[in-house]
Amino acid sequence: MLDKQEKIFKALSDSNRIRIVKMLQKKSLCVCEIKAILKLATSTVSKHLSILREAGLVTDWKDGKWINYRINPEPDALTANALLYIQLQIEDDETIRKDRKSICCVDRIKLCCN
Amino acid sequence: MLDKQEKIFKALSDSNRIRIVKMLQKKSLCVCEIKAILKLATSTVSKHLSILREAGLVTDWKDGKWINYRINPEPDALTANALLYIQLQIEDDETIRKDRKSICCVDRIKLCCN
DNA sequence: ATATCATTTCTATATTTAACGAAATGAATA
DNA sequence: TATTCATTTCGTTAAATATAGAAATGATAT
Repeated sequence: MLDKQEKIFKALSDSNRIRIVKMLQKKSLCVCEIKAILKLATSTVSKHLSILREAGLVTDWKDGKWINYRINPEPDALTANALLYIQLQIEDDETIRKDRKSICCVDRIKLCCN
Repeated sequence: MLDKQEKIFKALSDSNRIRIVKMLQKKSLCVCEIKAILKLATSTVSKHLSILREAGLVTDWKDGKWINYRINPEPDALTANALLYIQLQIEDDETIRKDRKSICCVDRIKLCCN
């Protein structure tokens, strides 16, 4: 239980991962969309997402060519409370606001010319 | 704001520091008492406490020979919510329960024979 | 004033972490 | 079946972190 909580905090102790969670709380996204917003290498974003998945905060599902990431729809109690905390906090942050504008405009079809 | 939240999560992303916060939410403690419970070197405990202090989660005050650490009595909104979260979570964890029994028995005068 | 002693700071070390590019994977499609 | 292409895994590197012991600090008490 303490381990689980530690894992959740570790997952959230990186600003890029906080940004990902805040974005996913607005809209499901694929790796290439997150990559475009965070301006990180694909492999780095993939790694961040796997850390969030391991902590139980997000899940993924296949959508044609893409893998969509979303907030875990069936979190355990500990995880649910962490997600709620994140959802209520840092609402009036500049970076978070910008990210939210960005997710409206991202177009995975244009983005993914790997 | 995002930075501040990241700092708080980083501070809480170590199980020893979670244990310290959970203990301080029950009782103010000095370094040597925390050291005895966590079984870490004095300098390590001091370092953990400075990370928690930097994040705004705890404060300290002088009490004779000792420096007592306590939960920050005047946290900002972000910190207050993090502290509330911690207070409500992991209540039925074995380690946390043991720590709570330990803080009843620690005697700083017996402990501090550096 | 000096000695005592809890705590902090410094130095060092081993582990973990974030990041990237390249190679591997695996599923959809041509 | 072969190709395409988003994503993951691997290998590497640089930076951050947890830990401890030794030295420094600073306040209390003798």
